[in-house]
Amino acid sequence: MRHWLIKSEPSVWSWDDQVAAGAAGTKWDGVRNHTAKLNLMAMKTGDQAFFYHSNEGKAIVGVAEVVREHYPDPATPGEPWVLVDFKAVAPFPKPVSLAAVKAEPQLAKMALVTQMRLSVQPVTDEEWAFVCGMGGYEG
DNA sequence: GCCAACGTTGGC
DNA sequence: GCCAACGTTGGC
Repeated sequence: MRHWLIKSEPSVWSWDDQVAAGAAGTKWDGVRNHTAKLNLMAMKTGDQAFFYHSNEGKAIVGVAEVVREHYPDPATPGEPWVLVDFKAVAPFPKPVSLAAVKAEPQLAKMALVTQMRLSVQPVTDEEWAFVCGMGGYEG
């Protein structure tokens, strides 16, 4: 299984919204960046992703899981954009703030730090385990 | 094909 | 609200 990080502004789509979408999950839309799109296309059903609140919160607040692999975005016919469906798995007992991530030398190479603006990012196994530990989350 | 202008993201 | 980072657009 590979791991990822997906960003959303909570005023647009929050963790609570994702939880409310239930076990069937719902589409992750709005990606209009080719690097982020390639990451969406590499996701497999069952892959898990950190759910990060950008702008307000600025913290990893929970774990989501891919329930449907990439498919064309019906909002952009003829264009290459894709959607992936996610469901909420569990919240972090202790959200991990961006400041806390930046304060950890072990996480200095996380895309969250090095590619701040990328909205869909890969996360290494080591980073995943470390951040789960910080969040008090036991997968 | 280069690069300046412009728009967007997102931390501060 | 400001501005740095960075992706995209368009003139040449």
